[in-house]
Amino acid sequence: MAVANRDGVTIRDVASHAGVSIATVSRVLRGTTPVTPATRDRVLAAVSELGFRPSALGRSLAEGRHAANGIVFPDLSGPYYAEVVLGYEEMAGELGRSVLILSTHGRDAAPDMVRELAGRVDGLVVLGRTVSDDVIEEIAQRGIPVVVLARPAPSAVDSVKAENDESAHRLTEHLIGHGCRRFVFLGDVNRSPDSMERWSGFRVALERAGIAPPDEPRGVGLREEEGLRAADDLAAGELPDAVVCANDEVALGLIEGLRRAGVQVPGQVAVTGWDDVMAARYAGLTTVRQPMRALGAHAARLLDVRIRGDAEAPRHEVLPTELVIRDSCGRHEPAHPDNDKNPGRPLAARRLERCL
Amino acid sequence: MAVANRDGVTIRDVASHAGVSIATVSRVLRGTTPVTPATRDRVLAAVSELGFRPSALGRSLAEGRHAANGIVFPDLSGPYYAEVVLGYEEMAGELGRSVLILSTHGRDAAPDMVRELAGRVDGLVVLGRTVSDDVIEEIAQRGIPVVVLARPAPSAVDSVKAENDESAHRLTEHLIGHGCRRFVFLGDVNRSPDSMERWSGFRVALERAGIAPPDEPRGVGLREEEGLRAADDLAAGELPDAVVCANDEVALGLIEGLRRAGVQVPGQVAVTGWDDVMAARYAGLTTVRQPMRALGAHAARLLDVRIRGDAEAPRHEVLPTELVIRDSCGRHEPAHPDNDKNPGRPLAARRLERCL
DNA sequence: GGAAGTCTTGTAACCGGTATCAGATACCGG
DNA sequence: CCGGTATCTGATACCGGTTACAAGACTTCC
Repeated sequence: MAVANRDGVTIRDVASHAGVSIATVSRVLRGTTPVTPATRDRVLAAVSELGFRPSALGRSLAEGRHAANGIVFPDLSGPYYAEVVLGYEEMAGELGRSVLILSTHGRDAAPDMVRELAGRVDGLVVLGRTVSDDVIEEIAQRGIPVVVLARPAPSAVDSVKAENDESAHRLTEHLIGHGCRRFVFLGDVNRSPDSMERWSGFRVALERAGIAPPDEPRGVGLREEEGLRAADDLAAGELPDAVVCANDEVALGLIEGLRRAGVQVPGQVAVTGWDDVMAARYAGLTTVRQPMRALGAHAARLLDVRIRGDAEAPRHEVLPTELVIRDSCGRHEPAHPDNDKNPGRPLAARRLERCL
Repeated sequence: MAVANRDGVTIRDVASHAGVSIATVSRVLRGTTPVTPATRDRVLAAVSELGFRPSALGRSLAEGRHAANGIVFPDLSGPYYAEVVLGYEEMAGELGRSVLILSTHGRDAAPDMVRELAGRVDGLVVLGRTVSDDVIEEIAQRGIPVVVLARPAPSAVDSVKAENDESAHRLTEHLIGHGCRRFVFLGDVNRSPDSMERWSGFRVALERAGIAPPDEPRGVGLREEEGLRAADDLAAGELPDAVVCANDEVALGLIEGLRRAGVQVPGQVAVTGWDDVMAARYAGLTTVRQPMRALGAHAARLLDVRIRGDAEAPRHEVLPTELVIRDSCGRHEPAHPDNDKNPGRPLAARRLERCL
């Protein structure tokens, strides 16, 4: 039991208090080598009496490992990244590792911040568009395992991503099935590898259907404001049949912007998103569901394997996605109840059915 | 420029490579003591040649500090916690500290996980209902600065929270102004101190208005499922005029559940939430906005002050909240445009206006 | 020319653990 | 009663930095 456990209690204090050497204390605490029950008890008594907690620093230094992993994500703070990070933390925790987070916020110093982080962890997950491949390769070459998430793997590092191409096809075909022929793709495809894949999958799907795709994607961002801005442009000209957005945030902003401009969705324009964030359910947004938490968890697992050194060739995992039909694409066919098992198809959905 | 920078390069390697002592290398790198330009150059050359990066571990051990802070949050993964954590990370990053995250997931081992985390950081933020006061006091007594967020401060630790009582009054009065007289409060108030304050503020507001408040809050959780479940109970009996929910997630679930049960919101029942998460905007939910990122940022600042030792008496900050009127409370009065400056009042809102 | 002072730099003692190696002790059979 | 072996434990060299202290080189001034 103990008086107070001020800090500054070291293994040497415990040792002298128990009348043994520091080696013995270490042995008792780690259970590496058998120790006489009597000494063991003396040591344990001293430990609890002094309120001793071994310093993680000293231990890490001696063991040559941090027992911590890092995760790096961009400035964007949307629901997507948060979910990925939480999934990552959960799995890493189960594997006995702490998690250090670093958001680059698009800062110029990002590469240095990542390098610095790399020095504090046993392994690192790098998300999307945060730092260049150079930095990643440099770190990997230092011998620190790296897993990239939602971005192409530079050299010999592992990667995890969600499927984009096939779902782009399914989504596009669904819209074509609704009778849409004139399309716009909204969202800055240079900001994230995912967006780029979605855009190119979308184009190919249109071409395959004999429809000329737009020459270029529109937009300079991937956030709600982007959609809001785009709405005015669209409303000013001739409306397309459908706007495929690079992610849900853009799509939600767009829908709101169109509403303000007096354009009906999906009555006059169909709108779709990507990711299936929570708000998408409540806005009745047709989208592609991404397994965000699972992405994080898989990254944590790959990293664990590599840190333990069991791994050989780089592994690349692609997690499946799921088309989620709601109302914003124009519900001409009866709803498939399986398309939305989650609570909350809701309000918006219902209003649409009744009002349009 | 360097060949490859394999790891394992230590300060001693640099020293011998430059023909100086390790002390000199350290001096050059930290700039603590003047060094002859010639030696300085030799050292710097060796550093870049070998690709030397000082070990964070060695440095921390010698300096006696981690240059890292921790943040502990509950199992809940909702949008609220994510935003707080991101706000915290951003500020901590600016203050030159890394951030370790720990989600307790309601695990039994939580206290030990937190204690362990406390050993890896210079300071710690503890959110809501994660570990008991005992644990927090124990850590604080070890000399590790602790800031609690959205929970009462146990002893001499700093705290940050959002205002709940006054906003509960405003919200309740608003509903009374709509003509509501029979109220239900939904959400498990034992799960979070915030919920408890909201519930008690709500009760007092009703009493003050001469309306008998419900004896007890309803519900056993704080997530969407909770609201969904509650909807059936409510629909089965006599409907109240309004349901005040402890947070947005419960409110959103409830609205969806009521919709499924054929009950109109706000036509038959008014529903309100708390927090103003992103989905609330798109669902037209009347709620109380909490400055989530600011909460995290303030906690980071308080912690920084305390770590630097500049602080004296414990400080307790209460951040203001804002009532956000949307549609779910029954929009009898014309909308105040200022009540919703954010994009996305949207779809749902509009449908309501048109349909009801 | 020598004493006193300033600059640089090296030596070594930390920080708090882990783990190797060898010495001490107890136990065994002959 | 003694050598040999198993067990337990202590001394100590790490891990990779920082920094107090002291020594050496070089001025500067009388």
